Amino acid sequence: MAAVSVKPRKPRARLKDLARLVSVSPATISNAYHHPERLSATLRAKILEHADRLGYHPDPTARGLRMQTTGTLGVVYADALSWAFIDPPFSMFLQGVAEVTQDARFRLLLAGATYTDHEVEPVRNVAVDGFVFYAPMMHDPRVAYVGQRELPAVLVDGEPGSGFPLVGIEDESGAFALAEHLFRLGHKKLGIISMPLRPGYPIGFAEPDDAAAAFLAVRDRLAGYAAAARKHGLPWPEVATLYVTSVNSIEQGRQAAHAILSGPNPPTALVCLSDQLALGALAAARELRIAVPHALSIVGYDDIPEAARTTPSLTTVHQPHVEKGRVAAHLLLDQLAGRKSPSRLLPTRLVVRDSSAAPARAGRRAAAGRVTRG
Amino acid sequence: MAAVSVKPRKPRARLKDLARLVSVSPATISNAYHHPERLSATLRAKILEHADRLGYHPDPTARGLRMQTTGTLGVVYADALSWAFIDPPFSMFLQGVAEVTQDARFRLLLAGATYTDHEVEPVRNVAVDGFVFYAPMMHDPRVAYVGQRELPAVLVDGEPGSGFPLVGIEDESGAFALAEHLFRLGHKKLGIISMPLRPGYPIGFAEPDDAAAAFLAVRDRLAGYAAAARKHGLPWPEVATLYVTSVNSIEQGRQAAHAILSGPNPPTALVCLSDQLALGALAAARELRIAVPHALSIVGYDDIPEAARTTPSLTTVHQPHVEKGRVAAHLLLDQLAGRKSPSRLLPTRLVVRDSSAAPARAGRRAAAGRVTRG
DNA sequence: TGTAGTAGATAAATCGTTTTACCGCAACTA
DNA sequence: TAGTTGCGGTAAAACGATTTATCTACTACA
Repeated sequence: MAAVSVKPRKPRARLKDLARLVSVSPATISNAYHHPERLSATLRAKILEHADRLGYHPDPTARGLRMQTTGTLGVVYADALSWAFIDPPFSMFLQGVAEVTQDARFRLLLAGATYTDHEVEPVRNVAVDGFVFYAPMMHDPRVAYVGQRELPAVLVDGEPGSGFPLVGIEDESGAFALAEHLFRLGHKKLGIISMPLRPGYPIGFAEPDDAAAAFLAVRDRLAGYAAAARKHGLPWPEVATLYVTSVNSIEQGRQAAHAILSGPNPPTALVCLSDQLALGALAAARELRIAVPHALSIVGYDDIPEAARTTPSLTTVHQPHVEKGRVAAHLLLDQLAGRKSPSRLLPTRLVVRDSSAAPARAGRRAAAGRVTRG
Repeated sequence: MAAVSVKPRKPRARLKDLARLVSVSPATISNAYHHPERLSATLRAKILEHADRLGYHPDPTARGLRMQTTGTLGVVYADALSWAFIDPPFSMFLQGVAEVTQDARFRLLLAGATYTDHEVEPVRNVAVDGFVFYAPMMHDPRVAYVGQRELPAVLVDGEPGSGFPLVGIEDESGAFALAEHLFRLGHKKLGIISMPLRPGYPIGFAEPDDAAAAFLAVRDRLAGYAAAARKHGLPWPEVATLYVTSVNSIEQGRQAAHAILSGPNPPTALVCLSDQLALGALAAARELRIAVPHALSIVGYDDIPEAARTTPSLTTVHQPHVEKGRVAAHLLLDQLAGRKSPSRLLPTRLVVRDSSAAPARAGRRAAAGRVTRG
């Protein structure tokens, strides 16, 4: 229910009014729009002409009630909607969803989370034919609610167990490959910059324990880094310093990098759980006049387009964001059509660019001095 | 109507079923949800408990029909929706809209254009309480349709005359300031890279005639550049070479820049109608090993965040994208509440950064050689 | 005891369509 | 001429909620 009171609209022409005007039954009006073959061409023309004069257009809500379909798909973002549009991976995901839904003539309804509020609010009383949940947390009450309403849904980067099909990526192996790349270069101390482990998680340093994460992507990535450390015989809690941000933004990445780099015994590499955070870390390094990658390696995750354009370009893990959106939309449309399609797991791929290198030998970092940018 | 056939859903619990189960009337069930004070606490608890057991949840469409409101606002993008999410200014605009709508408890429905199809399709049969049109073209049939349905609406960067309030920016004066900046630096020949003047406009060189543009932003910007040329006594058609792209993307900007720079008598400055196009032009210059800004100035429009981060940073015109979204949402909510608010015009501001400089003297350009990035 | 007042619950109308039967009528077949 | 099509059109029943007006007990007070 909207908080702003809605003014009653002045009465508009209704199907009944048009029927009276043309002296036919309501059924005939409806047929003129949806079953042209059921009435003579002349009568149909007459009806449409009068409709135009009257400014009549069928009411979508009434139609939706009668037809039991809205032609709209809901996409539920894991955080407040106002953050969604500065989250490049989500934008690319939406692009994929939009490609498919516009071909299928479905509209898109966007809902965000309001964790401070009653939790199911974003998905309650919303007229859609199905939902796509983007990065829902574990045991998300909104997923449960949609399950009760018996609407079809798809979970993207969510956990199994809800009964809904999943679209995921090989997050853990991607993270593993990335961390292994760093360990092979000789890094022994990593600063990890992560988005929140759970909604409302406090900003600041935390234990690098993947089990604490309620978001699958965060958990898998942390687990992948830790697994790589284990493989190289490095004790994870000593190797890693974890700093948790409140939102996936460049600014938050910048602040986190400052916090980590200004601490005692700073790491030789910053591992960011997203490219956005990594862009912020790059900015911080520039401000601190730390040369990347020579004095400090910075790696991201997601391979957003800007990762290839920035200077230095970002070493990161590629994932097929747009394709993920396409697949999610297809899985949902399949359910609407009565076909139950299986979950899909999409591949990730390590992309080595210019922001990672072997660590400087001890003592050299202070001397490195000059900044990267020309 | 959706192109994919929708499978009839299995019958779910309805309000009537719940009423029968608890042995009360439908009215009482409704009151339990929306007017708790109208029934005893014990009965209400009993009802909610049974509802939970039954998995009952009120149907949003039926509620919408009876209440004559959907709690949803539609945002109409000027192009296909799949382009919308790689359009940074639109994302920022949506961010502003989302901020306001989530506070007011409204949901957001996104619709795109399909110019190849029946034109009003995106706004027909869609259940919303009002529309925001983002950059509608002149005489947009979808705006007219919404006018006929007598739904409230707001036009962003659109033309007056529809009867709907407008949200605009001082586009022409912003463009004027930008072009004047270049003329003062001594540039006498500009390459203009523009998004389409009209939907479906062919890619390639065209006359730099602002009157040909069906999109207000394009027209105003072209007019602003031309006005600055006039002020400096320069004959506009000779000063400017216009290249029109098909969509506002980096790749299109890159191709356009290649086309212009590889022609005879290339300009000393590229004026791009958006930062996205300018980022593409920067990439093209890098590929052609033309130093920016020493051998070639490149300027954009919009001041997207990346414009400040790229190397060299972009000279551009700032506009308050997020605020634009907030204002548009407020104007629409005002109409829903029965208040008619006046149109708003937001300011623009020239931002001079590192991508513009005085043109190289004749002959020097070929010798300039080295690329900007370190 | 009679009357007024109140809390709790309900019957029925309504929101604006679409669809399922069914009906009348003209034209065609046998 | 009787029977059969087929066309063009309609009456009435959904779809699933909310609201208005009304009705019934029951309490309180004089």
